[in-house]
Amino acid sequence: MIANAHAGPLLRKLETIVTLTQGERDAIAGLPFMAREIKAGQDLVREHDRPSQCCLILEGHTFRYKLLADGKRQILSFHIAGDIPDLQSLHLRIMDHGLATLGAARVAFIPHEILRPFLHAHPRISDAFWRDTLIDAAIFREWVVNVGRRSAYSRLAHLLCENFVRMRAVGLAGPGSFEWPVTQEQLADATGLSAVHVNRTLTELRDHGLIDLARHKMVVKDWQGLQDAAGFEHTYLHLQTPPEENGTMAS
Amino acid sequence: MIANAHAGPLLRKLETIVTLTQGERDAIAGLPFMAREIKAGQDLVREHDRPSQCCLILEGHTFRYKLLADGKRQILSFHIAGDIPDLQSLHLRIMDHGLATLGAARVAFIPHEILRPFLHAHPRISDAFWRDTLIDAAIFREWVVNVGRRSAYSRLAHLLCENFVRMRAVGLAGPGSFEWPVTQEQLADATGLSAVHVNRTLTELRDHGLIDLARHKMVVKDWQGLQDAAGFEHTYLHLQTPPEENGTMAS
DNA sequence: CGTCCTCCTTGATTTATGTTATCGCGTCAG
DNA sequence: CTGACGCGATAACATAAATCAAGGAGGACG
Repeated sequence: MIANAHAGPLLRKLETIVTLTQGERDAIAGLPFMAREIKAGQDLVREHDRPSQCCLILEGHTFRYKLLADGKRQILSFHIAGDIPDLQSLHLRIMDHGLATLGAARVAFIPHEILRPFLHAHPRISDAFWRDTLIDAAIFREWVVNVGRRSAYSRLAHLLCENFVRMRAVGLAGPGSFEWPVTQEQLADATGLSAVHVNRTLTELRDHGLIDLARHKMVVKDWQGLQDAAGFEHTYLHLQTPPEENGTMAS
Repeated sequence: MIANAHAGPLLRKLETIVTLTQGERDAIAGLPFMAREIKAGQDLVREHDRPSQCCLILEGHTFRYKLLADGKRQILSFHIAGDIPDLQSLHLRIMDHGLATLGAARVAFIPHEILRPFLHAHPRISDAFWRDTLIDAAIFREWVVNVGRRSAYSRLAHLLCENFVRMRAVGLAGPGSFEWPVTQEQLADATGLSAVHVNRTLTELRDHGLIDLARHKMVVKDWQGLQDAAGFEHTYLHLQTPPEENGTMAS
C-alpha cells in the first residue's frame, strides 16, 4: 500500500517509462504533494512567469498554449493525469508558454527546492524524467508536421489518434472511447484551423463512420480507418508497450 | 590550449549554457571525436534507424526532417556547429525523424557507450545537455505556433529572425548577415509553405527592405523591421545573454 | 420553467496559398 | 563549347480553408 494516494497517477506514468524499485516508489510516495482543485479554463501558469514549483496533474485535462499579439492562440500539447507539464521550469527560469485546465482538474504543486535534491538522490527517476521530456519534444515535432503538412481532415484525425493512444497507454481510455472535455475552438487552436472548419471536418469524420465526438466523450468507431485517415504511426510516442499489445482494440 | 581541436564548437556551445571548469573542458577535449566530411544533402541518420552514436556538428549546417507517405517533407529544425541534433538517441532507441546536411559539413560521431559514462561522470555537463534538449523543445513549440498561426509573411520572417539570433549567439553570424546554404524549397518545407509561395514572400520581404537572401548569404537589412514583421520575441530561446547585449546590431 | 450563455451547426462568400507551367541563369561534366 | 541540371523568378489558374453571418441545441441557474 502506498503512503500517499496522490502519488498514484505519477507512479503509473513513470512505470510506463522505467521499472521502479520499491525504494523508488516509496520515495515518490513520500513527496509532499499539495493537492488543489482547479476549475475549468483556469491558468495554472502563465507565459513569462518564473515558477518556483512544478504542477503534477492528478486528475483531469490540461493544455499548454501561446498567445500571439493579435489575439490568436496556439495550443501546444494536451496533458493528463500523471503528467508534469512544466517540469522544464526546473531548468528554464522563464515560462515561454501558459498552462491551463480543459475541464475541472486536480493538481499537486511540488516546490523546485524539493524536486531538485530528490532527482539528484534518485538518478534513475531523474533519467526517466529526462526521457519523458525527450518524448515531449518528439510529440512537438509530430505537431509541427501535423500543422505544417497535413490537410485539415488528416490533421484532426491525427490529433484524435494521438490522444487515444496516449490515454490508453496510462489506462485512462476504454477500449474504444475516452472522456475529453475539449471544445471545437480548442481543437481549432491545437490544429491551427478555424473553429468553423473544425466543425465541418469533424462532421466529415463522423459521416465517414470513423469517430463520434459529443458531450465531452470521444468514441473511436473505426480505429484502423482513423489511423489511415491520419497517416498515424505511433513510433514517435516511443511507447514501451506498443498500442496493439496495450489493449487497444485490434480491429 | 585544448588537446582536441574538434572540441572547439562543442565547448563554445556549452559555454552559452553553463560555465565550465577547466577539468570539464579537458574532459570534453579528451573525448574521441571521429571527424568526417559529409557532402551537401546527405543523410546522417534516417528515420527508424537505431543509432549507436551521436552526431556532433563541427562545421556547416544540418537539419532534421520527417517524410510523409505522400512524399511531402517537413523540416523540424536547423542545426549548426556545436549542436548534437540526435543527442536524444541516447535515451530514445528509434529515430523518429531523419538528419541531413544542408551544405557540405564536418561531423564527429561519438559512440553512445562513450557518451553515457562520460555524462554520468560529469553531472554538470549532463545537466547542460538536459537544459539544451529543453531549449530544443521550446524551439519546437515556437515552430508549432509559427506554422499553425502565422501568415506566410510573418512565418518566414520569424524563421529568419530565429536563425540569425541563434547563429549570433555562438558567434557564427556577423553583425548583419550570416552564411546559410538553404534553398527556397527547404525554406518551404520548414515553414509548411510551397516553394513558389516562399519565393513570392521572400520577394516581398526584400521589397520591404527587411532582408536580402541570395547565393547562400542572408543579409539582415532592417533588424527591427524584421522582428516586427515576425512578431519575434527571443524569450523562447532561453539565452543566457540576450541578443542586444550579445552584439546583435542595435538598430 | 423560462432565459441566458456556451457551444455547435450550416450557408454564402472571400482570400491566402497551392498547383502547374514556363523561362532564365549559373554551374558543372564531358 | 554545350547540354543538362538545379535553382530562382513569374504568371495564370485552382482550391482549401478563413471569414462573416445566422440560427439552434443543450446546460446552468434564478
